[in-house]
Amino acid sequence: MSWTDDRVDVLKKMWGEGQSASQIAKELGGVTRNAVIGKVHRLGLSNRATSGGASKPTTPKADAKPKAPAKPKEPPKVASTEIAEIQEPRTESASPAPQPKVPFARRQIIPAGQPLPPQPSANEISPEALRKVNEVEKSAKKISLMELTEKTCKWPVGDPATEQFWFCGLAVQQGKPYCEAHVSVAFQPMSSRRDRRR
DNA sequence: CCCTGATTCGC
DNA sequence: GCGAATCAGG
Repeated sequence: MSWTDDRVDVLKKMWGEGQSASQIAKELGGVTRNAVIGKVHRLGLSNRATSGGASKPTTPKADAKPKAPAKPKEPPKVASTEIAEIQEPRTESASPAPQPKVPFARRQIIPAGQPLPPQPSANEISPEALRKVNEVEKSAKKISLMELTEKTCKWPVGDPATEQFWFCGLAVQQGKPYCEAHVSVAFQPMSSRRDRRR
């Protein structure tokens, strides 16, 4: 299949929405995720807010692999314009407000009567994630302990001393013991941004 | 082993 | 331009 205009449109749209290459490929049909990624690159729309997948800070390996001869690369072009990325205010400890180098004004004066800006609490779970969990727990499979497998979310719900106790049981995220929603509340402390220069 | 995107390179 | 093969990482 070829990259017709509307197929490219779909690609652009989905990629912009943060869909993975494989999802896009699946949607389009007739192409592999490699094809999608290749096209994405050719179109020049590369970086975006990625969640799941890859990231390669490219560790230059000294050892040459016989199979993959490294091709001498040209000086990296300077990506001058960073695309402003919208980001959820996760649990990132906010860096202190930049202190102006004014010798005397030691503290910032906050105008009286003005509502204070929301202070990100260090141990807060994003409302997004919580909302997701609530949704999930309604549609959870509610499996029992014995039904747990390596592919079922092991997030417990309810009081084990009660009959109203079950495990989420949805499909786990790779490697993790929980489904996506529960992973996002279980593992909060994560640096959210990784440099993606190659 | 599942997945992610990035890169290379023959076509 | 295309995308499979490969790479590198979560």
